[in-house]
Amino acid sequence: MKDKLTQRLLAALAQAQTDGALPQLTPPAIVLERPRQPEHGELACNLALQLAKPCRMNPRGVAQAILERLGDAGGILQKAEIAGPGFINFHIQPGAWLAVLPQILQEGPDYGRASLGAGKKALVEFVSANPTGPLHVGHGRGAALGDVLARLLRFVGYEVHSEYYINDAGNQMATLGRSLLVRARQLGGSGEEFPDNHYRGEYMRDLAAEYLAMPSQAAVLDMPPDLAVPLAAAWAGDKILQGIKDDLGAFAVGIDTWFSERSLVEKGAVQAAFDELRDRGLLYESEGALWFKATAFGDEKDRVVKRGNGEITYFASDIAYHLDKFRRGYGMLVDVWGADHHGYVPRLKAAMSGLDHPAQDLNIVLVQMVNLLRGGQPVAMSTRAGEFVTLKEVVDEVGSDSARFIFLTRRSEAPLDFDLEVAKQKSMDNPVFYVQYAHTRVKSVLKKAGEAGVPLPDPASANLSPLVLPEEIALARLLGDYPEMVLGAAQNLEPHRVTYYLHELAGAFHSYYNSHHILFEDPPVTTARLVLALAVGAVLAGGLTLLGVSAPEAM
RNA sequence: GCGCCCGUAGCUCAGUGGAUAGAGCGCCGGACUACGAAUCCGUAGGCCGCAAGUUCGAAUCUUGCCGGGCGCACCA
Repeated sequence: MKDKLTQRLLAALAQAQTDGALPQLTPPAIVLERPRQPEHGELACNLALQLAKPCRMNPRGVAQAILERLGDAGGILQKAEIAGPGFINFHIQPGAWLAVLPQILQEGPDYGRASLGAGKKALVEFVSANPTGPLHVGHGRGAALGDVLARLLRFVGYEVHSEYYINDAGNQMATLGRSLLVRARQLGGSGEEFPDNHYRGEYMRDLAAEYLAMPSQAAVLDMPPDLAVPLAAAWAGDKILQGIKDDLGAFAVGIDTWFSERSLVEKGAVQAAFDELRDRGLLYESEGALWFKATAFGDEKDRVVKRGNGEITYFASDIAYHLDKFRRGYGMLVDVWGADHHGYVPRLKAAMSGLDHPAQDLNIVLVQMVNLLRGGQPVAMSTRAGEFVTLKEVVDEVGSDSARFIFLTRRSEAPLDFDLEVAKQKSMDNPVFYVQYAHTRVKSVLKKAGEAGVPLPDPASANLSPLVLPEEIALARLLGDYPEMVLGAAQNLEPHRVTYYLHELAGAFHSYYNSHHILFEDPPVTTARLVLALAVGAVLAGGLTLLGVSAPEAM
């Protein structure tokens, strides 16, 4: 609808210029908005306000010149009027909104698909937690966000892959190995203290017990630390990573590539990145360390890439890693990070800029913490003691659908309250059930229609003119908004727009359903309303699919 | 001290420079003898943290304050 009207407006504007009623100017982007006040029509345009100044005319005069040449815009306009300071308000023929219904039913799951990405390759990296312990709820939020971002970008035309970066090269792996060995020796009765700053979670005891149970591995305990620690670390890391893969799988999160930091180091990628930076004069030595000139690209201080003791920093391998992503042909990178890493953003962008990859090609989405509640009361979690609620526990308790949807009900930068009791409820309090219930209602109507022998309409030829109620036109308008909403969510990397939209659509349908009957009306009315209900069901299903949430037939 | 994020109804939060700022929860009061009441309808509730500025127009952009969170490593 907006597209149609935009075309007509541009044509009318051009005509006005040819006629000499308006000066020759390149027109601004046409912005059509939904006014809040019904008396202001269904769409409004500020074109005349924008043109008034460059044309040196008063806005209402500009509007008049355009309107005179717009006519009824090919039959879609009921009336158009100039209002306020110079808004043009459009009253659309109610029936014109209904044209989207057969389109939705014809396109089905593809309704809303776009070609914004034009096949450009995009890589979405998320979670990327160290394989030193199971994923917790915070990781779950990042996982839901990253997974849906990947789905959204794919839907609007990018070639998308998802990736998990495994931090398996740093000294935290050695810490993991030592943690396992100490726990194993304790089980053997060594009576030693558990060292500070090691992984003291309960899962380490379980791992240690499993480790000891394997005779071939138990021999490692007698080896000197230099040999034992890497072996123990590798074993524990693999074990924990497998658990992470299982947990993400149960959470309907698909990861295309598991990318090992160690592999990057081993193939010399970090050295290669150093060489490139050095060639550009962006590295220098000072105080025994090697520094990157981050200040040359907007960071507030220069950053160490190789320490005085010869070890590379995490930052160094991250430069190599992101360079590798670009080298693999991805023109758009999306990283999902915990918000506590936000101070790290400028330096990575600086490094990429220094290597000729514009900062805007590296999109970093920051995700805030999750406050876990049960019945309104905070659930105690202590990372220090290694006691946290895992993603698996949450998914097991409330289900993947509920957890995913609720994780996406807030902007990622805003902290999220996640109440386990609410997430389990089957009521209005729980937005995912509210939306899924709307979908099952559509399915239920169809089932009933089948039982009652009511024929299903052919969307292509059905007569929709019986749809005259304001609620019906409003539903059609809302359905027509879906493609634009999806595009906006993808462009701005904001999946929460989808959850909000679905909640609104579900609400509009629930309300309609409660006050009007779809079946058992005059046959032409029933036919038309079935088309509307089918379209609502299709869009609800499409939106839920984008979120990786099921659209059940019955609940 | 410096930087980033946030400040919108009692609570949790939407709101890509537009007209009289929205939703859910909570409170109170209503609606099933036809498609699922896991729903719906109604009432009440606001100096959009404060103050300047930008312009036809600001919750939105700029600056300065106030308040909260998080960062400020040769950790990851």
